[in-house]
Amino acid sequence: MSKVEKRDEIFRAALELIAEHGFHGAPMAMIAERAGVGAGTIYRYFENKDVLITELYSEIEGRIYPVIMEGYPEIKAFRERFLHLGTALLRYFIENPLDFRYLEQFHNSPYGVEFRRDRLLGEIEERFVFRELFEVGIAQQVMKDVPLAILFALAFGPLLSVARDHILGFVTLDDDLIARTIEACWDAVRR
Amino acid sequence: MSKVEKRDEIFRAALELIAEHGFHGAPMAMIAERAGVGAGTIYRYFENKDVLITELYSEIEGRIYPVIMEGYPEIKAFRERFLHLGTALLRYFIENPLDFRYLEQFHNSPYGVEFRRDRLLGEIEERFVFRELFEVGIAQQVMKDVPLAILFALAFGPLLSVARDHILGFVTLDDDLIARTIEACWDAVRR
Amino acid sequence: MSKVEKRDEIFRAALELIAEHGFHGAPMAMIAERAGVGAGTIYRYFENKDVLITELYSEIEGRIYPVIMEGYPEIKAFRERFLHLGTALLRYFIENPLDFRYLEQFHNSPYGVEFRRDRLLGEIEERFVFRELFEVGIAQQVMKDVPLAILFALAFGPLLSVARDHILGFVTLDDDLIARTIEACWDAVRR
Amino acid sequence: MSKVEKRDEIFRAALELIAEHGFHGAPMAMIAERAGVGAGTIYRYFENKDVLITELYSEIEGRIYPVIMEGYPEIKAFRERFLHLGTALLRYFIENPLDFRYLEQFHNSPYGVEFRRDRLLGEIEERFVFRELFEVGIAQQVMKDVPLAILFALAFGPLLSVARDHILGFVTLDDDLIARTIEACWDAVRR
DNA sequence: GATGAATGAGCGTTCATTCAT
DNA sequence: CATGAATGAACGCTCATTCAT
Repeated sequence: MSKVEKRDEIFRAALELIAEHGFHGAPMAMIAERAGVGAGTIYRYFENKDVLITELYSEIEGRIYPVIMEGYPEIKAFRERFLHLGTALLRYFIENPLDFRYLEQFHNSPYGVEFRRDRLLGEIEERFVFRELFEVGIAQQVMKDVPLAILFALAFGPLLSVARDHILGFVTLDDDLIARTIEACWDAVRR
Repeated sequence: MSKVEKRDEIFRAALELIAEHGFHGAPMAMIAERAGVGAGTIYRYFENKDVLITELYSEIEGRIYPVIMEGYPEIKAFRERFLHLGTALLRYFIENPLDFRYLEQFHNSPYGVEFRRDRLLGEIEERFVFRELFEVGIAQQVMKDVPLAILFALAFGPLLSVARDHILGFVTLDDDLIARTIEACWDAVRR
Repeated sequence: MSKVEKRDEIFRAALELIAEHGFHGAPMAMIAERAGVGAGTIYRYFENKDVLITELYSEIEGRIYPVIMEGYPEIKAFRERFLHLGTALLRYFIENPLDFRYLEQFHNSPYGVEFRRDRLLGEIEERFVFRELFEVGIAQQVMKDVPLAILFALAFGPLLSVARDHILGFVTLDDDLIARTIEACWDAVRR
Repeated sequence: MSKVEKRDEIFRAALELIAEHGFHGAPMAMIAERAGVGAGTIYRYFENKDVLITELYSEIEGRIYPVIMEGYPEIKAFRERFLHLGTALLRYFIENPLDFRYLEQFHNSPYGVEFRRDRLLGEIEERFVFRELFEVGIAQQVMKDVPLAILFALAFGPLLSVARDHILGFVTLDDDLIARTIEACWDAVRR
């Protein structure tokens, strides 16, 4: 196994265990076992558990961006741009339930809040795309003139909720339902 | 201290510690100390930590209901009913940030999922009010005809997001902003 | 077992293990086992291993003082005072080899140096008695006029060496040999 | 880097780390890094850490002998021989504080005792010179008639103490003070 | 009933040593 | 030969839970 592969195995094992059982349910020894490495080996790749958790978060964030951007630049109409991004994100979540669960676990933890605070004004790529779209939307008077944080909440809040419900089996999303959900989000943010 | 008072003190202590520092940051001994009781005493009121956590969740849920129902029965217009409930709920969260943080900690944890699974078909009071409102809304063709879970997500998803952002200081909600946020949620769910 | 007894048992167990096998050879679990308590129990009496080690050091220091001071105040002649203290100290060491070994382990460790640095100008009781004796000795021109640290070295250096040799079995001290050793130390410090 | 050079680099790295931070503060990986070799490489030169530590001890002992013997054979007077050796040794220690600290760390450790036990009857060069000097001294009735171990203690005990105090900064030795200290040691051992 | 001292399983982490490259 | 990544036993320490007082 190459160095990169081993790192990936550790990421995969941590992702699975944490997504399924939370940070509590994912001791380092268990992550190591599932990754097929020794317990000490993890510490050659990550300084400690906190670093592993934080880097895994960044890793997942990094995976999402290219997926939701696929085909995006070609779209010109404002509403379609919004629908594209929302749909792509929701699809990503329901197709990658572990990633989704991990992001949720992370956000709701001491790590998450610290992390958000650090990054708030700095930009991560996803946020930047949405921010730009929303700022243009407000300027063109297509979207409601409320603070960006509110627009984010109106757009992503439902999306996270339905993704969670789908993954937990409380509802089953199909293409049609996804489309109608994102359109409802559009209704929420548009003027 | 009476039996009920002691139980309440334990709840209060657990709420504060868990809301502020997560489940990790709230060992039983610390909860006991803050509640002003012995560590063993907690176990006379709650079988174990899981039970304490779960019952505290129910306790908080129970507090919310009367608050959001205040003045509700008098309202007849559908849209106003929705706005009333949404506004009351959002207000409750930002006025009771510990309760809000606790609910979030709880939902995002192994407890939360188990709990939801257990209760899904059973009804808790809040859910029941909203469910009734939404079912009527769909029947009257005032609200979008999508599964209830989706309507819940469209209505509450943004609400939780903005409450969180407000509590963490990422945005500051005033009466006007609250009203516009709930109206935007209405735009999302209405036909 | 009372609280004090338990604390003493932990001290005793730590003393034995550390004196015999060094800090390395005395894991907390082993100390606990020898003390007849659970591993976690130690932490109710001592914040952590460092604190246990440092407090045990102070404890031993505190035991020595009354022993060497027995009968001391009655002695008036300067030389006899010196011989009394030296003899009493050496006797204490060979009669309490664990204490002696522990002090040596402690002095020769990161703890020891830190501790000495902290205490250098402050006074512990033993040091104070010797310091006073030496200062008077210098003033009365009975002892060599060199820095106190040098006098301490001339007086205690050999004493520690012979105690160590005795305990390790490289030499066997009897009353006569003890007396001649302390007299030799006196020859080193006197004018 | 030649074989001998590499061995020396390992010795140097181990000496620095152990002298400064004790055995605890000198993991093999750190020694390897400071020596500029791979971690596994050390094991081609030393069977294990214990052997490295013990051989480094012998190495340092071996360095001291030629230094203290320089000019020694020309001296005939007994007292001057003692003063020469004592002064040379003390000077060596304060000029080579790492060597000194290492010897102290070593003596005060499980290694040290084992080692001494092994070597007690065998002879190392330094010991042999001193032993011969002391035996002649006793025979000629110039030195006190006590077991050799006691004489060693009287001569070296203070020397180690003052060297330690000097290195730790508790006292500052100059030529004059060194001379007076060794003369005081002479007072201790002479008849 | 209330207490809090005692427990020990389980955690995150380190490091001497090995061995495939 | 030299390497350094991999290992896993062992460490210090925490904390949910029990139980003698």
